[in-house]
Formats: sequence, C-alpha cells, structure tokens
Amino acid sequence: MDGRDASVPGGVTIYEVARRAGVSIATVSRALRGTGPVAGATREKVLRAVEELRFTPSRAGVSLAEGRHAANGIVFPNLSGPYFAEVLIGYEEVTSELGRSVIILSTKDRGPVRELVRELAGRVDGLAVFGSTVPGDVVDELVASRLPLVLISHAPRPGAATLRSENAEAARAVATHLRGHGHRRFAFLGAPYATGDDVDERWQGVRAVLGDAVEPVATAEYTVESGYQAALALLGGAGRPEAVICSDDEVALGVILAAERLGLSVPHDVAVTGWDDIMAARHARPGLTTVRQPMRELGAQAARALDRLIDGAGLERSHRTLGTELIVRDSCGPHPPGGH
Amino acid sequence: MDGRDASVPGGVTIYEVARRAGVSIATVSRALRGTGPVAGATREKVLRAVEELRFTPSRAGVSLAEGRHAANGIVFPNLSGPYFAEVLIGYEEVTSELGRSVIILSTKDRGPVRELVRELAGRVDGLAVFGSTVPGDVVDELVASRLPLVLISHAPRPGAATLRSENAEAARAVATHLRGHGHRRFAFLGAPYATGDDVDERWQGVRAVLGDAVEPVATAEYTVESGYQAALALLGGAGRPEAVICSDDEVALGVILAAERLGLSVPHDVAVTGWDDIMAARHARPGLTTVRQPMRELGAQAARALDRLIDGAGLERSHRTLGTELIVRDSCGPHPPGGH
DNA sequence: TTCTGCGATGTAAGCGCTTACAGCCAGGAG
DNA sequence: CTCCTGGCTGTAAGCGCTTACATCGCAGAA
Repeated sequence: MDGRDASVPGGVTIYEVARRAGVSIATVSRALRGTGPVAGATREKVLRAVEELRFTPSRAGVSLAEGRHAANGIVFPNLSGPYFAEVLIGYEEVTSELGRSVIILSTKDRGPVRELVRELAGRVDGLAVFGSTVPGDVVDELVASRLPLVLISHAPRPGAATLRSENAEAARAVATHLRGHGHRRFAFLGAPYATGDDVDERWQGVRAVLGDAVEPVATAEYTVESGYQAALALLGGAGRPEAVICSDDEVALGVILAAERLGLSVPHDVAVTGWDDIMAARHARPGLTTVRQPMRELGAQAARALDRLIDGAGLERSHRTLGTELIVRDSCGPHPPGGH
Repeated sequence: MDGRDASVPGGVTIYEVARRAGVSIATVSRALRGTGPVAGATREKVLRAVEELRFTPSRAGVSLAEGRHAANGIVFPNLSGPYFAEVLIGYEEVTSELGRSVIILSTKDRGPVRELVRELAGRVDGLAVFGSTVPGDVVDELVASRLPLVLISHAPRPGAATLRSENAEAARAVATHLRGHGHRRFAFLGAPYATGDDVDERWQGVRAVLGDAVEPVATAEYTVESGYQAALALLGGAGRPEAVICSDDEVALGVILAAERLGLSVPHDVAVTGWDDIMAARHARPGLTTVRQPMRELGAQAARALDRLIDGAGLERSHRTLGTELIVRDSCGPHPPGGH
C-alpha cells in the first residue's frame, strides 16, 4: 500500500501520517521540524508512522508555506572545459552545505534563453550568472525583480553583486614576463570578446604593456580545437609572432599542438602562455605558463555571497575580485636551471 | 511573525495581475497557459498587466496545483573530469528541451548522502543516478518509493531502468588488439572496482582474453595524477608490463606522462590504452588508443528514458546498453603507415 | 420572439504544508 | 479549593496556483 513518498503526485501526505500516528498534522509538522514542543511519546509515534509510510514532505507544499524554495540556480554557457565545471563544483558544494539545492541552466546553443532564465528565476531564491551568458536586458530584468543575484566574471553592475578574478594586473605580469624573455612580437589569442568581460580585461592589460607589439587574433571558441586551428594559420604564415598569449589554457594547449604539428619548438621558436591553470596545464609538454585563477573558490564565494544576499534582505551588493597568480612553467621561454 | 515577503521570491502574485487587468485569477491563468478560451482583448489586457508587473508564476504554487515539479535530478560523484561533465551536458540539454529543470547533486566527499538524496528526491519528478554514487539501500528506498529512476552505468536492477555503455566486448577488443601488436605482459590499471560496475566489466573482458598475462593494479582515483603515480611505481620497477590497459583516459594520460618521465617511449617501450575517448585523448602525444563511449548520448538517453517513465506511469523499466567503439591511435603500438 | 448553444468569465475547491492562536489539562501557588 | 501557569495539542487560515463547474450573454435557430 505504500505509494510514492518522494514526490508530489500521489505521494503520502502529512494527513496520512497524522492519522496513522493518531495526532494532528500540526503535531506531525512540529515533531519533524522540531519547532514547538512535542511530548516524547508523541514524537515516537509520529516518527514511527513516518518510517512506516516512507513519508517525505512534499517540497512544493513546504516551499509554498515557507515562502522560499531552498534552491539556488546557476547559469553558465556550457560545461565542456574545466573552467565552468570547476566553478560549478565550488558552487554546488557550498550551496549544498547551506541546505539548498542547485539548479543548473546551460545557455549555449539554446534558443529561448530569456524564457529559460525567467523560468529558472521563478524556482530559486537566488541566482548566479556568468557574464555574457544572458542578454543584458534579461540581467536588467532580474535586477529589477530584486532576485538575489551574483554575476560571476562580469564587470561591476549596480544592483547586483559581482565576483570575478583579477585580470588586468595578471595580464600585465604575463606580458612583462614574456618581454623579459626577450620576445618582441606578440599575438593575443582569444577574441572575440565583449567590453568588460574577463578576456577583454586581459587584453587591455596585455596591451597596456606591449602596445603595438601585440596583435589580437580571434578564435572561434575557447577550446583546444579552435586554438589549434587559429594557431595553424597564425604560426604557419609569414611574420610569425615570437610569443602567443592565450586568453585560456585550452586555447593555449591547442597552440602548442599546432606548433608541434608545424615543427616549431615551444618555447624556442614560439612561446605560449595560457590562463586558468587547469589540470592539463601542468601536465602539458612543455608545462604551460599560465595565470592561476581560483575557479572553485569563485564558485564557493558566489554561493556564499548569494546566501548573504538572500537572508540579508539584499542589502549587500558587493563587488569582489579574487587574486590570481602567475604560474611560470616552461612554455614561455628558457629559465635558468633550478629556478622553477 | 509576519514575514516581510508575503511570497516566494518574485513577489507579485496572480491576484495583483488579475486586479490590474480587471479580470479574475482564473482568466489570468488561462490566458497565460493557453488552456480554455480567452477573448483577444482580454488576453491583451492580461499580457500587458503581466508585463508591467513583471509577473512570473510562483513555481511552488504551480507545482502544488499541478502535482508535478517539472524538474529532474541527477546524482554523480563529482565533476572533475570530462566524463561526468559530458554526460551532464547531454542530460541537461534534453531535460531542458522537455521543459524540465535539472537539479544536481554531487556526492563526493559528502557526508549525509542519504539525507541529500531524499531531499533531492522530494523535489523532482524523476532521478538519474550514476552507479556507485549512492549506497545500495538508498537505491532500494528510491525504487520502493516508485520514483521514476534511471541508473546510469549500473548493472541491470529490477525496479529501475538502467543505461550503460557496452564494456566487456570492447575490453576484449582492446586486449585482442594489443596482443596483435605482440605484447605479452599486461597490466590493467584502474581498480578498486565494485562488482558489476563499468570498470569491473572492462576488467572481466580483458581478463577473458588475456588470462594470467594481465595483472590488475589499483589507482587511488580516476585522475591523471593518480594514473601518473601508479604508473611511476608500476613502470619503474622490475618486470615492467609491455602494455598498460587503463580503465579511463585520464589515468592513461597519467601513465603516458609517467613513461615520459621515466624515459620510456610510448608505444615502443610500453603501450598504453585508455577508455572514454575524451577530448585530450586525441590531442595527447602519442594519440591515445581508447574506447569511445557516447558520453553525451548517455546523458541524453537517460533524460529521455526518464521522461518516458514519468509520463508512462512507470511501465517501461528498460535496460539499455549503448555501443562503444575501439579508437586506434598510436599509443598501443606501431601501425603500418596509412593504416587507420 | 423564445430557445439553444457555446464562447467567455467568475467562483471556489483544493494541492500539502507551516504556524498563529486557542483550548485543554496537569500541578503548584495562594 | 480556586487560580494560574505552562506544556502539549488541535483548529484553521493561509501560501499562489490550476481547474471543474456555474454563470452570463449573445448569436443563430426554430
């Protein structure tokens, strides 16, 4: 006679538990949540009935009565590379610890993003959104709706908390380091980028140091494949740059493969740097010089910021920037032995 | 205490829309959902009011009234490597197309898995669960609760649909191919494994062909790092195997790195194979011979199977196996030029 | 003209839960 | 012996929505 216990349709309800335990539904609720006093013997009866009927409170009923969903959302473009996945790991871990579920939404190759985001917004208490995954006016709408909102890797925006890693300074460090190796002609691989996004900031930082010596080059996506393709063209032609600064580790790994394919040695013939310090950067041959970005921490902090916004009644609209670190390996140029 | 927000985040309710449009809430609902007839002019008024008030129906209210959550869950151990992420991509895409949200739960390093899974089960219409992420009795409980359930990469289990990729046959193909290269002493890298899971099936297949010529070797995890560590020990010692069959591409990439570190040439000194055909397998040097597993398709089919279970009233409890394909590259041994 | 049929709309009953409030029943104080 | 107090429990009012059913006009049929 046990029906479904874990879902709305046809599930065991609190009324059945109450009847079985011989108490009222209020008592069942109090016994289960620990709100209000319940006599020991009564609690026993209730718990037994719950066990026997495999009762789990209907989430929809609870949400409606409590006025909260106990769920947070996160919107990202895709999950193909390590970057978004790592951020998601951090986000899910903290959100889960805070007693909320995580609802995901991927926007890549998705038509009705506006509708999907609205739908998502309607079932969460707060939302984390990666920059450039959602049209600006949709973000405006979210802000206007006063939904607790954290924008990740997005330029500071009034009305929403933003969280990102430091870009410009690290980009200058990369450029300076490369110039220290004696390189003179540079390419920055990673466009197209939108004003104010991470890649744009990196480009601005690089440009600030290298000026006209660096040329921006577009890639189709931030993947090994597109880095490879772009690099084949870039390195195969005349006027090959001495160093390629990539906006992303995966692109950089593609560049290294292309160089190898073209018979060029990295870093001797061409230096390469990446960004993010994904796992593969350490294992690549040569080891990829890159900028370490605290990906999981980004997700974790987004989750915590959201939590604060949610029960802090939306007062704190902070803009936080996490530190990054230049990780020098072998792909950027020869280093004295023992240096690491 | 009377709450500040009378409602689930979002604030504006169907009542306000109705008042503003000068109609009843029933009409608003009908106009929005397209159920029942609504005069053109009325619909206009309603839509305008909705627009002006930025109304989004409260999901909890809808769920309660409809008796469904319009959300499906997925439980995986972690999201670190490409495997689970790829499956998740396929799952999310299809689930989203079917008009449901995706709620995720990661179990790795999580204490109260039982509670978390129960909680999740209470807010979804169906659940996809990777094998070995959840204790057996919790699975039993889910089955008993009659929640639509798809077990991914799990041995067929009465009461739940299961979905996996073919393992044993492909494993035999790998073993046979390696033997064709003339290798004699093998190691299988990837334990510890549980009876009936993917890795166990692969091991059984390999063993069926190679018998005592293959020795199982444990790795701590399925990561590059642990493959690397395990291989350092395995290849550094005496009696080094001529071929290492890995249960996972990431482990295999770690083995290749370890071989390089030890000054061994792949495949000349030691052959290596992987499993999954992740992106990096193609880009590795040498290219990694592996078994292609349709990761996204696994997720997509899980989503579709779940959908069928949900509105098919749980009739179809299927056990499906997706085909895999041996992908021969250079890491398994020398091939005649122009071969593959 | 009266009646019928049907499109358009409103009314109200839930969906499963939480919780303010009221009621009840000891036992101790006065 | 009465009154009060405080612990325990029940009653019932929502939470925001969907939808069966009732109602109301109005057009076309008789």
